[in-house]
Amino acid sequence: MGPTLLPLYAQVKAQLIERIQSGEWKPGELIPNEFDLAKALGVSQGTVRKALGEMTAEKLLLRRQGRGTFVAEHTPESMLFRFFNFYDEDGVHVSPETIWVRSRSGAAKPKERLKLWLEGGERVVRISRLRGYGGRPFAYEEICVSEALFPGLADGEIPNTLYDHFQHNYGVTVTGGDEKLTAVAAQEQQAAHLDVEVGSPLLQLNRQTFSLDGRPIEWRVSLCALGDVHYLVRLG
Amino acid sequence: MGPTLLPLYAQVKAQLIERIQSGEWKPGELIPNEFDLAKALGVSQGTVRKALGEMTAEKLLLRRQGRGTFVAEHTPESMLFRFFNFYDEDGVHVSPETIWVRSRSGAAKPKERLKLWLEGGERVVRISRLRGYGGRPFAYEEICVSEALFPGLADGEIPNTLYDHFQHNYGVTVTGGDEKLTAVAAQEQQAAHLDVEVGSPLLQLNRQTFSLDGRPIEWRVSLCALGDVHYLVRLG
DNA sequence: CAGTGGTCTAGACCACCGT
DNA sequence: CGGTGGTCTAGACCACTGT
Repeated sequence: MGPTLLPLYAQVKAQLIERIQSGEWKPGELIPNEFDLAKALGVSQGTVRKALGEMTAEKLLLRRQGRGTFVAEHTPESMLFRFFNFYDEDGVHVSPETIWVRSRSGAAKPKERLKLWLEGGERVVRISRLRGYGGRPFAYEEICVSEALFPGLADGEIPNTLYDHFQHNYGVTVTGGDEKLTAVAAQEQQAAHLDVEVGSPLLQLNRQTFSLDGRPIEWRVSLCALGDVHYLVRLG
Repeated sequence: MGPTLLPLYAQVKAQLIERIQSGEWKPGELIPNEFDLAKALGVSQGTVRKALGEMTAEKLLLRRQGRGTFVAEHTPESMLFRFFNFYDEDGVHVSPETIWVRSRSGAAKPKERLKLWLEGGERVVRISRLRGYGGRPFAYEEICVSEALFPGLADGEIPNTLYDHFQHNYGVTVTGGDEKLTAVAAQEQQAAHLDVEVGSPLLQLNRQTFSLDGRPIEWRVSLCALGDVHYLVRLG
């Protein structure tokens, strides 16, 4: 036997994640209880508990006392809450709607290959859309994903929230990402889309999201005309 | 005996936090090991462990295998890393310097009273400063704190990083906060401070920070001329 | 080497949930 | 009521640190 690289609970966690990633356990499904998992894996209940606890903290699982442990299921609401950090002046979360959306597939450009870790001549799906809030245009977005990961995405209807669609229709779970924020002046085309004057200050978000296995899923640029809305960050 | 409202580990945690807040355990200090704490508090080692684990996750403690458990000590570097989320185009963290700073004390205005939970005629300390990075002005800030919490702050020298100063000289530990981001156009005075043209897009941060006991400490507005720098948010 | 935190076990009891 | 996760205990052993 070679040396044990990871603690036992981490090995257990990796095995459980693998069962989610492979589709053996599907979103929303009830998984076995601590005792049964421990018996099946040949470890103690406390070790399984530590693995389940970490996965719950990472929002891969949902545990409810008296009910059981469930694979986390993405919904439009839960994804907006996690990944759309805009709130109005009263602190109420902003829920955007789609005003229009267009999707096309094409050959990956160098920057897209870099952001999505693509090799050679792979193709990508590009989504452009305008989202609104309170009856006004709010954000113009350009989104890029690998076509190999999401076959047919460009041909079907594009829903208002993508991540729950990715999970349910392609088995791809978004677990996190980086978002880089800058302030920019609206250029002519952007100003027209967002119904603001050229040169108006916009909040630009450059987002890269990652999958369960740590690989990049999506590259997105959003330009936001904020109005009375702000982007909220919890510090600490 | 009345009903037990909190789980035992949460009661232990509250007691340990109280020892930090009262100054019995000072920043950087080694605290007793799990076994001694458990014996002194009349609970098991595992219960103490759970309390210490949560406090470590909240960055109140620092645990090092083979060394012991220490009260987290704020340093300029650690505070910039936690609360100053700017990075350059290569992903390197930005460390700002102070170009100039001015502090005055005065009567609290209505908005300041609201943000800092002040009652009647309490006074506040207001700090205005310009911070730079890479030889250029980067952020113009206006900061407001209660003078009762920080007596003499307006008279002394204001360091580049405030939170470690608050911890070491006033026994006040900043544990977290909210930051609201918007994009705004530079007004005349701001443009002069930041050496940009009037109307340039700026990133505005409205920050409210909180203490160990959950009370507000600081109200701050920052106006940032970003250049090639961005504000980074980790999603997930 | 002694002392610390980190892991792992085995079991007990409590609080909550649905039937 | 039975089944679940949540808490709590008591103990063992491992991995790391400084002397």
